[in-house]
Amino acid sequence: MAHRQDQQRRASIHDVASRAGVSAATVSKVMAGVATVKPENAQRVFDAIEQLGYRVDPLASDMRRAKRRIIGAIMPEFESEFFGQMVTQLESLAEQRGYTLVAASSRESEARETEILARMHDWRVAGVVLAPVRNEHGPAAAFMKANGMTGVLIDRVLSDDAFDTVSADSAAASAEVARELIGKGHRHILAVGLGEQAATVRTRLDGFRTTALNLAPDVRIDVVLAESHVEPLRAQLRDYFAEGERPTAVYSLFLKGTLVALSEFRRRGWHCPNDISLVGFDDAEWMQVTWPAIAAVVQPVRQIAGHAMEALFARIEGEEGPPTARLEPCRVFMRESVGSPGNGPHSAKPQ
Amino acid sequence: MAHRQDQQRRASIHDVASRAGVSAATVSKVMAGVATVKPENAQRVFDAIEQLGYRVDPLASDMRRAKRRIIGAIMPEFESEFFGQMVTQLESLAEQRGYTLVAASSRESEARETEILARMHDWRVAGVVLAPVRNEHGPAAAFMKANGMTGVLIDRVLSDDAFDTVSADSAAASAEVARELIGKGHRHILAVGLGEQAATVRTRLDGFRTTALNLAPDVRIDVVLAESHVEPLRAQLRDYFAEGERPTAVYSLFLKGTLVALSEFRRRGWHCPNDISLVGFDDAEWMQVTWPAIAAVVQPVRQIAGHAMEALFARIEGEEGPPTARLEPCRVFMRESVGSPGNGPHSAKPQ
DNA sequence: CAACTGCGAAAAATCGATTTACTCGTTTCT
DNA sequence: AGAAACGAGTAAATCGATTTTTCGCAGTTG
Repeated sequence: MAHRQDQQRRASIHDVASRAGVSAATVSKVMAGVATVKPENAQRVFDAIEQLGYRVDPLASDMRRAKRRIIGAIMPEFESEFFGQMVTQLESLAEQRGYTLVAASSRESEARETEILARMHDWRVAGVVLAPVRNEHGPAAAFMKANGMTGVLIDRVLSDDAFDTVSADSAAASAEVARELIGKGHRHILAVGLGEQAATVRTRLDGFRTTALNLAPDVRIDVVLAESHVEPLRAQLRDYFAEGERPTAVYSLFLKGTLVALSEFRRRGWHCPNDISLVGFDDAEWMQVTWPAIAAVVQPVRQIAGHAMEALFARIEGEEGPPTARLEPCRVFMRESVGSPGNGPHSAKPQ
Repeated sequence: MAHRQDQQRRASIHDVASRAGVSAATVSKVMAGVATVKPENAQRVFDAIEQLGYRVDPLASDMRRAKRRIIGAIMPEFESEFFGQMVTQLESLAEQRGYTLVAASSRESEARETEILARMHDWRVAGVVLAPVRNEHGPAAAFMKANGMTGVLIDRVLSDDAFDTVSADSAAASAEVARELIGKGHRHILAVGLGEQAATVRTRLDGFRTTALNLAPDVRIDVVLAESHVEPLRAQLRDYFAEGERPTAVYSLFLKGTLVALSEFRRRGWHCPNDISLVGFDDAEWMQVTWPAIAAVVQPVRQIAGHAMEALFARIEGEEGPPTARLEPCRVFMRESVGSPGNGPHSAKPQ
């Protein structure tokens, strides 16, 4: 057997056992911290582990248990700051509990979402954090239900009869945006959004509309909602402005809408906030840096991730009871992109 | 055994075998497409699989092989578009080959990088795609080398004597930026960067400087390089401008530098491109949307991911030979943030 | 008719860790 | 003293799939 040096196999528990002169079972017990091991033997095991650089193989370790120490995370995309931060947080929290996070992007497709879920089910993950493409009533949640999977739904959801949900309190945040805009004197406001994400977009719109109409019954609120993709939304927005509509403020119900709105303003040579005001749901680093700084609703990523994992691990550990629906409060940053209509140049208030 | 209905265990290969009236080995062969199975038996196996909804457990399947069908990916962060796209691509490519991608963020820490790597080694991953925090000479690459791991290094690397590398051709892109700026008449240019990422930042700087000096020997190139973190860079930049320096253009050698530069401009009331021009390495969606649109070097994410995975799988399949060092060409988008010096109305007013 | 060839499939070993069941001594209790 | 309890440890079963080995049987060949 001269081929031992090239492909150095990693030490297994048996290698440790034979070097320490005990059985594999004893090694396992030592590592688990079981008390009924002679200190002398324990020391020899520790020495052997040290010398061989032994580490438990998580794959083999997970073989025997029904729920493996793996958490699956499915996000609609990885490209935005929000989901990037979310994955970072989830990974960190999973790691803290000795779990491995396997993250996958559904790329905004419900079909892919279910495929990924099926693959995670094959892996017998202990639980799944799912940020559905559309809402809690999609095929993915149904799949999880049908297969008795443990999971938590986040972000584009309100509440569910089978799974705990955690999301940002869009309604409250939208109400605050409405208060700000109405307070600044806006009476013609355009809301922009994507229809497919029904749950959240509708909530945001309702929260906004209700509060706005309550404060100023004469306010006019236009809505441009596209089916599912960004480009149609851009086209609709272009048409809307082409018809001569001139709202004094735009409230974008999601991040890409803010980008689309900005680029449409630019195409028409409008400047914020002199020509039109802009607030967007979802914050991004660049928004504080551009001229003008863009006002935005900041979602509490850490809180959402934290409570999602908390709920998930509680279920994994067998907690019973009806599913909970958490709403985490957002913060609204009114930056320079919001001014008063017809006021001309105005100076931003520092945040 | 009345407790069977609540915790429905998934069907194993033995369940399929007994239902089909054959042995587990035969089921395995049928699934592997081995020819030496009687068609009649094969059909019964297929039927049993269908009826039980059987799917192979990838964990158990991987147990026996030395290299598991898992690829590890370690990125410095997930929050930026670049790495977000990278992870999405890598995941997609891994999935295409029947591998599972496990991604983790080193959060710009070399210590964490090595920890994650050790954990991936425990998982006996078939290969690792590592985007090092600093460069190819860090502890993570050393760990991979010492443990005989298979891997590819990407992004902040040039070349390595043990691993294949794939990164953007920073030098060529920087040269093009230099040509553009010199061509527009700039003769006092500030380059901004972070020092720790030595490999790429140095390359970018050298490529830029060499070409600029070649085209215009009288050009003055200042450099503001911070140790490792963004905030010190911001402070240094502030000091630089506070001393009265007024370059006509800034070339940021990495994304966050672009943001820092923009926010410093804003603090001082300078506008692009009238007061100062700006080009950044690394593109982002928002850069096309702001006033002005920010000129940027776009890295070929798909190409980098594609060639990284290609190289990685070649090595996994046993390909020998010296490590390769690939450079993928970038594209430079000269947007509105770049103009000619002294051309526009200097609207600089202290805020 | 015994020995040989091949095919198809089953039995058994393997991967690495954990857990159950069981075996010795030794101590404690009645 | 004899029985029960306990301490320390090991062999073996288990998880689910794969791979190697073995086996039975049918058809050939010498």
